[in-house]
Amino acid sequence: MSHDTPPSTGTESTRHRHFIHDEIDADLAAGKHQGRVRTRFPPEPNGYLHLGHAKAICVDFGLAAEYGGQCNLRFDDTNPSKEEQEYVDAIQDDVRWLGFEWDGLFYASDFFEELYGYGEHLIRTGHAYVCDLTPDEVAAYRGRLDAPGRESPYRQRSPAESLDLFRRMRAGEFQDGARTLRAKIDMSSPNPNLRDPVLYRILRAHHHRTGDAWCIYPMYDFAHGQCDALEGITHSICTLEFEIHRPLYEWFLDHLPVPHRPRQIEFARLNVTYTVLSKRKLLELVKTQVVEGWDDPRMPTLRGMRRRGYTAAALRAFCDQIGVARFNSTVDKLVLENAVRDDLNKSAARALAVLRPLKVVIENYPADGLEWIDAVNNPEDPASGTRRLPFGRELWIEHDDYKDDAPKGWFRLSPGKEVRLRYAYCITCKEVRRDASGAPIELVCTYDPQSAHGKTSDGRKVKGIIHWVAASHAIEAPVRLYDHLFAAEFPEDVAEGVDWKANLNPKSLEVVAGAKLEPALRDARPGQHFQFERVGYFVADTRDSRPGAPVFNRTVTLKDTWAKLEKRA
RNA sequence: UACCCCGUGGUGUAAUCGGUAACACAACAGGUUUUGGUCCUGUUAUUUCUGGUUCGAGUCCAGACGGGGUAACCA
Repeated sequence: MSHDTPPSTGTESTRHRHFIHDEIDADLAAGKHQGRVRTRFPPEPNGYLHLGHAKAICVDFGLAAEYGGQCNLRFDDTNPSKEEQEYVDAIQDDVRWLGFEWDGLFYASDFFEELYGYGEHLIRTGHAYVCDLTPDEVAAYRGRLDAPGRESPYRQRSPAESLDLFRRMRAGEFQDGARTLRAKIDMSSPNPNLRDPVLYRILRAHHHRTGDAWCIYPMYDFAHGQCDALEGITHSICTLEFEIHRPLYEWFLDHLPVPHRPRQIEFARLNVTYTVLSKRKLLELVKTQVVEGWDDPRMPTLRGMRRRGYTAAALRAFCDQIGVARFNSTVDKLVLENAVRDDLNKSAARALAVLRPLKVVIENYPADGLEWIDAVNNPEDPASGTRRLPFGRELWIEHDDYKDDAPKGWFRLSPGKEVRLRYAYCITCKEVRRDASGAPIELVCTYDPQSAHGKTSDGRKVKGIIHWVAASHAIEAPVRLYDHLFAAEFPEDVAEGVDWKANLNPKSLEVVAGAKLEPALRDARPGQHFQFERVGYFVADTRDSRPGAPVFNRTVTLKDTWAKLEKRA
């Protein structure tokens, strides 16, 4: 479907300005960067991308597009003990699926040699030293949030000695963790990031790109800003938790012979009700098998949402709607759902599908009768044409469309009441056949032969319209009904000692086995989107569908005014 | 307890050099409709509080209150 792989035009994001535009405008007006804008999206390849990343991607790539600039994809791969090629590949796939193409593809590891050189430079200029303190000692010397730290006894080590030790660290002469390279800044700074932060640690781990070439790796802080400088990034956009790192980011730029001066700007990360957006927690859900994997349709990962039936266009529209600010907020999940509905309403082909079937027999319709009835594929898109639906004496209708006792305002089926079968005739319920427990199992109805094409034989109005499938031609397919992964609006809000997973929604997945679908659905292509009329948006599952045997995932329900009225009563 | 950031309707964001609160979603009321969908119309805020500067403050200043972040050889 075309809306799955739209081009990255950036035009969608131009509708809403935010504070980062102001900052960039000010820089440009001040004559910085020769008027050029270059951003970057810098994921660590240690997990799959989620909705929160989608926001960052839209901001990073969107800003570059709006200013006619460029955006790089850079993998922040400075910790080989956590990072894997599998994630690198998945992240690239996800970014492209979302609809963006990077200008430059980089890895922090591309710059390991330059970064090492920067390390030696700081030593030579007296701004860094090799420290022999153990991790515990480093922590103890750092002090607390409200108390200054103490200087390391190795702080006065001569540049010559530190240089020699740093080279030997690289040569592999010391054990993992035995020494670190530290910046010499200010152990009493109120900002803990400035208390002689570690620049390099000894770590013997196989790196997915550099293999075993290195046994020392730079820390995030020592790598990120310098990579930005080396790539010519003008505006380094990140989330609020890095705000306190900005003084260090700038300190490195001030003390190193970098070729360019980037600027870090932070914005608030995305929070959405009824879900969690943290790689750590998502990983925990996968590991504890609460979900079936990173691409479980209930996961807020890009892969999960894609499999659930969310479109890239919907996600981009969502990111555009939520805005960008520095205030920590939580977006109502309804906004997300509304974004898919809006996109799918325009593009998804309609189909008739009965999830919980109740048999209807039209007693005045010929036993061997069969008609093919025209139905529009999408009223919002005339170009999508029409199809034909088989109609016969025996039909399936939705169990929920019948009630023994019609409540006030109910205009579906009940004894003696008449409804229109969508695209077909009006029927009246004459008799209800029941099982031993009294539950209805079959409705005996009559139809008005003059009621095709919206008319009735005597001009009477029939308000209710229900969907149906001819029993003779119905196909069956498993249909998965997904709901919020968490039952609580704010899943992470738990009392002390309570596991946030206690807020999981036990009914986040219901598999419907006996659904009856119109025959054309047999040929649904994996990944194809549909609107099952009056029910919701569904997608043929890309993993479990087989030729001629689709499996459907519910993306989102349709808005249901009746359900709302019923709930209120 | 220290430092930093933030505080506009139910929710999320707007408001050019301070000029008289806008948009989206939700909710509610109504209209259209062979999907109780879509679409259309209408209703909903003295901008956390208190002072100050000003002809004029959501925008500037001060204080209070509230929320968030930060003490990994993680990113």
